[in-house]
Amino acid sequence: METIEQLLESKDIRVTAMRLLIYKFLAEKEVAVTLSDIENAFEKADRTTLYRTIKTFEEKDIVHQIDDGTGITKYALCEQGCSCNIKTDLHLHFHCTNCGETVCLTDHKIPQIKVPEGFISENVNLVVKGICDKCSG
Amino acid sequence: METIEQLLESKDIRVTAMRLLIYKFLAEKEVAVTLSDIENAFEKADRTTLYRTIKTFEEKDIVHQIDDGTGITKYALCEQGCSCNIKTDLHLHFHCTNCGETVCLTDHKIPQIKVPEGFISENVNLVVKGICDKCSG
DNA sequence: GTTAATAATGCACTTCTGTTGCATCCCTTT
DNA sequence: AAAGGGATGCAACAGAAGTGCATTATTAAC
Repeated sequence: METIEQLLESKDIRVTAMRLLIYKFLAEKEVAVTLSDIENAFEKADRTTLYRTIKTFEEKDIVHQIDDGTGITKYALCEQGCSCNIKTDLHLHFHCTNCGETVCLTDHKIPQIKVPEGFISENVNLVVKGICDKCSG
Repeated sequence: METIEQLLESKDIRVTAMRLLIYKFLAEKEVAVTLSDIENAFEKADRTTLYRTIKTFEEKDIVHQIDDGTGITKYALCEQGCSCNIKTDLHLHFHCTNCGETVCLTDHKIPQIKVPEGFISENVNLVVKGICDKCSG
Protein backbone atom coordinates (compact mmCIF):
# COMPACT_ATOMS: atom_id res chain seq x y z
CA MET A 1 0.00 0.00 0.00
CA GLU A 2 1.13 3.46 -0.90
CA THR A 3 1.82 5.90 1.90
CA ILE A 4 0.68 9.48 1.75
CA GLU A 5 4.29 10.56 1.50
CA GLN A 6 4.78 8.41 -1.56
CA LEU A 7 1.60 9.68 -3.10
CA LEU A 8 2.59 13.31 -2.67
CA GLU A 9 6.07 12.69 -4.00
CA SER A 10 4.71 10.88 -7.01
CA LYS A 11 2.72 14.00 -7.79
CA ASP A 12 5.70 16.31 -7.38
CA ILE A 13 4.48 17.76 -4.14
CA ARG A 14 7.09 18.33 -1.48
CA VAL A 15 6.15 16.57 1.72
CA THR A 16 5.68 18.77 4.77
CA ALA A 17 4.01 18.18 8.10
CA MET A 18 1.29 20.67 7.21
CA ARG A 19 0.52 19.01 3.91
CA LEU A 20 0.31 15.58 5.47
CA LEU A 21 -2.15 16.86 8.05
CA ILE A 22 -4.30 18.57 5.47
CA TYR A 23 -4.28 15.49 3.28
CA LYS A 24 -5.35 13.31 6.18
CA PHE A 25 -8.09 15.74 7.06
CA LEU A 26 -9.45 15.59 3.54
CA ALA A 27 -9.17 11.81 3.46
CA GLU A 28 -11.18 11.42 6.65
CA LYS A 29 -14.00 13.59 5.35
CA GLU A 30 -16.53 11.95 3.15
CA VAL A 31 -17.94 15.26 2.02
CA ALA A 32 -16.49 18.18 0.17
CA VAL A 33 -15.06 20.84 2.45
CA THR A 34 -14.68 24.57 2.21
CA LEU A 35 -11.55 26.51 2.98
CA SER A 36 -13.07 27.68 6.23
CA ASP A 37 -13.82 24.10 7.21
CA ILE A 38 -10.11 23.46 6.94
CA GLU A 39 -9.43 26.72 8.70
CA ASN A 40 -11.55 25.66 11.65
CA ALA A 41 -9.83 22.32 11.80
CA PHE A 42 -6.37 23.88 11.86
CA GLU A 43 -6.71 27.01 13.90
CA LYS A 44 -3.02 27.20 14.55
CA ALA A 45 -2.17 27.32 10.89
CA ASP A 46 -2.40 30.39 8.75
CA ARG A 47 -5.24 30.77 6.31
CA THR A 48 -2.90 31.56 3.46
CA THR A 49 -0.97 28.36 3.97
CA LEU A 50 -4.15 26.32 3.87
CA TYR A 51 -5.30 28.23 0.83
CA ARG A 52 -2.08 27.68 -1.03
CA THR A 53 -1.84 24.07 0.03
CA ILE A 54 -5.24 23.36 -1.45
CA LYS A 55 -4.29 25.24 -4.60
CA THR A 56 -1.15 23.13 -4.87
CA PHE A 57 -3.13 19.94 -4.38
CA GLU A 58 -5.52 21.12 -7.04
CA GLU A 59 -2.81 21.90 -9.57
CA LYS A 60 -1.27 18.52 -9.00
CA ASP A 61 -4.63 16.82 -9.42
CA ILE A 62 -5.05 15.25 -6.03
CA VAL A 63 -8.07 17.35 -5.10
CA HIS A 64 -10.82 18.68 -7.30
CA GLN A 65 -12.84 21.79 -6.88
CA ILE A 66 -16.60 21.67 -6.52
CA ASP A 67 -18.97 24.49 -7.15
CA ASP A 68 -22.23 23.37 -5.61
CA GLY A 69 -24.09 26.62 -6.03
CA THR A 70 -23.66 27.84 -2.48
CA GLY A 71 -21.20 30.41 -3.76
CA ILE A 72 -18.42 28.94 -1.68
CA THR A 73 -15.88 26.75 -3.37
CA LYS A 74 -15.53 23.29 -1.92
CA TYR A 75 -12.81 20.74 -2.35
CA ALA A 76 -12.61 16.97 -2.24
CA LEU A 77 -9.89 14.42 -2.74
CA CYS A 78 -9.83 12.80 -6.12
CA GLU A 79 -10.63 9.13 -6.08
CA GLN A 80 -8.07 6.56 -7.02
CA GLY A 81 -7.83 7.00 -10.74
CA CYS A 82 -9.98 10.09 -10.66
CA SER A 83 -10.14 11.62 -14.06
CA CYS A 84 -11.41 15.02 -13.06
CA ASN A 85 -8.59 16.56 -15.06
CA ILE A 86 -9.75 14.68 -18.09
CA LYS A 87 -12.59 16.34 -19.85
CA THR A 88 -14.98 13.53 -20.57
CA ASP A 89 -15.54 11.28 -17.60
CA LEU A 90 -16.95 13.49 -14.90
CA HIS A 91 -18.96 12.45 -11.94
CA LEU A 92 -21.71 14.54 -10.47
CA HIS A 93 -22.16 16.15 -7.09
CA PHE A 94 -25.09 16.18 -4.76
CA HIS A 95 -25.76 19.17 -2.54
CA CYS A 96 -28.16 18.69 0.35
CA THR A 97 -30.22 21.79 0.95
CA ASN A 98 -31.01 20.57 4.44
CA CYS A 99 -27.61 19.84 6.01
CA GLY A 100 -25.60 21.81 3.47
CA GLU A 101 -23.24 18.95 2.77
CA THR A 102 -21.97 18.17 -0.68
CA VAL A 103 -20.91 14.70 -1.69
CA CYS A 104 -19.31 13.27 -4.79
CA LEU A 105 -21.45 10.64 -6.49
CA THR A 106 -18.50 9.05 -8.19
CA ASP A 107 -20.51 6.11 -9.47
CA HIS A 108 -22.92 8.33 -11.32
CA LYS A 109 -21.45 9.53 -14.54
CA ILE A 110 -22.77 12.51 -16.40
CA PRO A 111 -24.60 11.63 -19.59
CA GLN A 112 -23.31 13.03 -22.83
CA ILE A 113 -24.71 16.53 -23.30
CA LYS A 114 -25.48 17.85 -26.73
CA VAL A 115 -24.57 21.44 -27.46
CA PRO A 116 -25.55 23.52 -30.49
CA GLU A 117 -23.53 23.74 -33.68
CA GLY A 118 -20.42 25.84 -33.15
CA PHE A 119 -20.15 25.22 -29.46
CA ILE A 120 -17.31 23.05 -28.19
CA SER A 121 -17.93 21.25 -24.93
CA GLU A 122 -14.84 20.73 -22.82
CA ASN A 123 -16.18 20.22 -19.36
CA VAL A 124 -19.43 19.65 -17.60
CA ASN A 125 -20.42 20.66 -14.11
CA LEU A 126 -23.52 18.99 -12.79
CA VAL A 127 -24.87 19.56 -9.31
CA VAL A 128 -28.06 17.94 -8.12
CA LYS A 129 -29.71 19.66 -5.19
CA GLY A 130 -32.15 18.06 -2.84
CA ILE A 131 -32.20 15.97 0.30
CA CYS A 132 -29.39 13.54 1.00
CA ASP A 133 -29.78 10.03 2.35
CA LYS A 134 -28.88 11.04 5.88
CA CYS A 135 -31.51 13.79 5.99
CA SER A 136 -34.28 11.93 4.17
CA GLY A 137 -34.15 8.81 6.33
CA MET B 1 -47.77 43.13 -27.90
CA GLU B 2 -47.20 43.54 -24.23
CA THR B 3 -45.24 46.54 -23.06
CA ILE B 4 -42.59 46.28 -20.38
CA GLU B 5 -44.80 48.32 -18.09
CA GLN B 6 -47.61 45.84 -18.48
CA LEU B 7 -45.28 42.93 -17.92
CA LEU B 8 -43.94 44.37 -14.68
CA GLU B 9 -47.40 45.22 -13.45
CA SER B 10 -48.67 41.75 -14.22
CA LYS B 11 -45.92 40.41 -12.00
CA ASP B 12 -46.75 42.79 -9.15
CA ILE B 13 -43.67 44.89 -9.66
CA ARG B 14 -44.13 48.61 -9.34
CA VAL B 15 -42.95 50.39 -12.45
CA THR B 16 -40.13 52.87 -11.98
CA ALA B 17 -37.76 54.52 -14.42
CA MET B 18 -34.86 52.59 -12.95
CA ARG B 19 -36.59 49.26 -13.29
CA LEU B 20 -37.54 49.92 -16.88
CA LEU B 21 -33.94 50.77 -17.70
CA ILE B 22 -32.61 47.67 -16.00
CA TYR B 23 -35.18 45.50 -17.70
CA LYS B 24 -34.26 46.94 -21.10
CA PHE B 25 -30.60 46.41 -20.39
CA LEU B 26 -31.22 42.75 -19.58
CA ALA B 27 -33.43 42.32 -22.63
CA GLU B 28 -30.77 43.71 -24.96
CA LYS B 29 -28.13 41.36 -23.63
CA GLU B 30 -28.14 37.89 -25.02
CA VAL B 31 -25.85 36.64 -22.31
CA ALA B 32 -26.17 36.36 -18.57
CA VAL B 33 -24.83 39.38 -16.73
CA THR B 34 -23.25 39.91 -13.36
CA LEU B 35 -24.20 42.59 -10.91
CA SER B 36 -21.05 44.50 -11.77
CA ASP B 37 -21.96 44.38 -15.44
CA ILE B 38 -25.14 46.20 -14.55
CA GLU B 39 -23.19 48.46 -12.26
CA ASN B 40 -20.90 49.49 -15.09
CA ALA B 41 -23.84 50.14 -17.37
CA PHE B 42 -25.53 52.39 -14.83
CA GLU B 43 -22.75 54.26 -13.12
CA LYS B 44 -25.07 56.94 -11.85
CA ALA B 45 -27.21 54.47 -9.99
CA ASP B 46 -26.40 53.02 -6.64
CA ARG B 47 -25.14 49.48 -6.36
CA THR B 48 -27.73 48.63 -3.73
CA THR B 49 -30.59 49.72 -5.92
CA LEU B 50 -29.38 47.55 -8.76
CA TYR B 51 -28.87 44.69 -6.37
CA ARG B 52 -32.34 44.97 -4.92
CA THR B 53 -33.93 45.47 -8.30
CA ILE B 54 -32.45 42.22 -9.53
CA LYS B 55 -33.54 40.50 -6.34
CA THR B 56 -37.06 41.78 -6.87
CA PHE B 57 -37.04 40.59 -10.48
CA GLU B 58 -35.84 37.23 -9.27
CA GLU B 59 -38.52 36.88 -6.62
CA LYS B 60 -41.17 37.75 -9.15
CA ASP B 61 -39.77 35.24 -11.62
CA ILE B 62 -38.76 37.50 -14.43
CA VAL B 63 -35.05 36.81 -14.12
CA HIS B 64 -33.27 33.65 -13.10
CA GLN B 65 -29.98 33.23 -11.40
CA ILE B 66 -27.13 31.34 -13.02
CA ASP B 67 -24.19 29.81 -11.29
CA ASP B 68 -21.71 29.11 -14.05
CA GLY B 69 -18.80 28.13 -11.87
CA THR B 70 -16.94 31.41 -12.08
CA GLY B 71 -17.94 32.09 -8.50
CA ILE B 72 -19.88 35.17 -9.52
CA THR B 73 -23.62 34.97 -9.75
CA LYS B 74 -25.08 35.90 -13.10
CA TYR B 75 -28.61 36.76 -14.09
CA ALA B 76 -30.68 36.45 -17.22
CA LEU B 77 -34.24 37.25 -18.19
CA CYS B 78 -36.56 34.31 -18.16
CA GLU B 79 -37.92 33.34 -21.53
CA GLN B 80 -41.58 33.65 -22.32
CA GLY B 81 -43.05 30.80 -20.33
CA CYS B 82 -39.78 30.10 -18.56
CA SER B 83 -40.28 27.45 -15.96
CA CYS B 84 -37.11 28.05 -14.04
CA ASN B 85 -39.12 28.23 -10.86
CA ILE B 86 -40.49 24.78 -11.49
CA LYS B 87 -38.19 22.05 -10.41
CA THR B 88 -38.28 19.68 -13.31
CA ASP B 89 -37.91 21.45 -16.62
CA LEU B 90 -34.56 23.16 -16.43
CA HIS B 91 -32.44 24.28 -19.30
CA LEU B 92 -28.70 24.22 -19.23
CA HIS B 93 -26.12 26.97 -19.47
CA PHE B 94 -22.96 27.24 -21.48
CA HIS B 95 -19.96 29.08 -20.13
CA CYS B 96 -17.25 30.05 -22.59
CA THR B 97 -13.82 29.79 -21.03
CA ASN B 98 -12.44 32.06 -23.73
CA CYS B 99 -14.65 35.14 -23.66
CA GLY B 100 -16.15 34.42 -20.24
CA GLU B 101 -19.71 34.79 -21.45
CA THR B 102 -22.50 32.56 -20.26
CA VAL B 103 -25.55 31.87 -22.36
CA CYS B 104 -28.79 30.03 -21.72
CA LEU B 105 -29.34 27.06 -23.99
CA THR B 106 -33.06 27.11 -23.52
CA ASP B 107 -33.70 24.53 -26.18
CA HIS B 108 -31.49 21.99 -24.47
CA LYS B 109 -33.23 20.36 -21.60
CA ILE B 110 -31.40 18.55 -18.86
CA PRO B 111 -31.79 14.78 -19.04
CA GLN B 112 -33.23 12.99 -16.07
CA ILE B 113 -30.44 12.32 -13.58
CA LYS B 114 -30.46 9.22 -11.45
CA VAL B 115 -29.41 9.58 -7.84
CA PRO B 116 -28.70 6.80 -5.33
CA GLU B 117 -31.29 5.26 -3.06
CA GLY B 118 -32.25 7.63 -0.26
CA PHE B 119 -31.37 10.80 -2.13
CA ILE B 120 -34.18 13.08 -3.23
CA SER B 121 -33.46 15.25 -6.25
CA GLU B 122 -35.20 18.60 -6.26
CA ASN B 123 -33.15 20.70 -8.60
CA VAL B 124 -30.39 20.32 -11.11
CA ASN B 125 -27.73 22.80 -12.15
CA LEU B 126 -25.87 21.90 -15.30
CA VAL B 127 -23.18 24.08 -16.79
CA VAL B 128 -21.23 23.05 -19.84
CA LYS B 129 -17.89 24.77 -20.21
CA GLY B 130 -15.97 25.14 -23.39
CA ILE B 131 -15.74 27.42 -26.40
CA CYS B 132 -18.81 29.24 -27.62
CA ASP B 133 -19.84 29.67 -31.24
CA LYS B 134 -18.46 33.19 -31.46
CA CYS B 135 -15.04 32.16 -30.19
CA SER B 136 -14.76 28.88 -32.10
CA GLY B 137 -15.55 30.37 -35.51
C1' DG C 1 28.67 20.03 7.83
C1' DT C 2 28.19 24.49 6.41
C1' DT C 3 26.42 27.31 2.97
C1' DA C 4 23.54 28.66 -0.90
C1' DA C 5 19.34 28.18 -3.22
C1' DT C 6 14.64 27.16 -3.37
C1' DA C 7 10.29 26.26 -1.58
C1' DA C 8 6.91 26.69 2.29
C1' DT C 9 4.83 29.31 5.79
C1' DG C 10 2.99 33.37 8.16
C1' DC C 11 1.51 38.19 8.40
C1' DA C 12 -0.61 42.16 6.59
C1' DC C 13 -3.28 44.04 3.46
C1' DT C 14 -6.39 44.52 -0.57
C1' DT C 15 -10.21 43.56 -3.64
C1' DC C 16 -14.64 41.95 -4.82
C1' DT C 17 -19.22 40.16 -4.03
C1' DG C 18 -23.02 40.05 -1.39
C1' DT C 19 -25.76 41.98 2.20
C1' DT C 20 -28.17 44.94 5.75
C1' DG C 21 -29.75 49.24 8.38
C1' DC C 22 -31.22 53.55 8.11
C1' DA C 23 -32.45 57.93 6.24
C1' DT C 24 -34.53 60.19 2.42
C1' DC C 25 -37.22 60.62 -1.59
C1' DC C 26 -41.06 59.73 -4.56
C1' DC C 27 -45.41 58.13 -5.75
C1' DT C 28 -50.05 56.79 -4.64
C1' DT C 29 -54.13 56.96 -2.16
C1' DT C 30 -57.28 59.05 0.72
C1' DA D 1 -52.59 68.51 1.07
C1' DA D 2 -51.22 64.90 4.14
C1' DA D 3 -50.06 60.20 5.22
C1' DG D 4 -48.35 55.77 4.13
C1' DG D 5 -45.54 52.64 1.76
C1' DG D 6 -42.36 51.36 -1.34
C1' DA D 7 -38.01 52.79 -3.93
C1' DT D 8 -33.65 54.75 -3.77
C1' DG D 9 -29.16 56.19 -1.94
C1' DC D 10 -25.53 56.22 1.53
C1' DA D 11 -22.72 53.93 4.70
C1' DA D 12 -20.98 50.20 6.57
C1' DC D 13 -19.98 45.26 7.27
C1' DA D 14 -18.92 40.23 6.46
C1' DG D 15 -16.87 36.64 4.04
C1' DA D 16 -14.14 34.64 0.36
C1' DA D 17 -10.42 35.08 -2.54
C1' DG D 18 -6.11 36.67 -3.66
C1' DT D 19 -1.22 39.11 -3.49
C1' DG D 20 3.38 40.94 -1.76
C1' DC D 21 6.82 40.45 1.24
C1' DA D 22 9.45 38.90 5.08
C1' DT D 23 10.69 34.78 7.59
C1' DT D 24 11.38 30.01 8.26
C1' DA D 25 12.21 25.37 6.72
C1' DT D 26 13.91 22.08 3.47
C1' DT D 27 16.80 20.53 -0.15
C1' DA D 28 20.97 20.70 -2.87
C1' DA D 29 25.76 22.00 -3.60
C1' DC D 30 30.16 22.42 -2.14
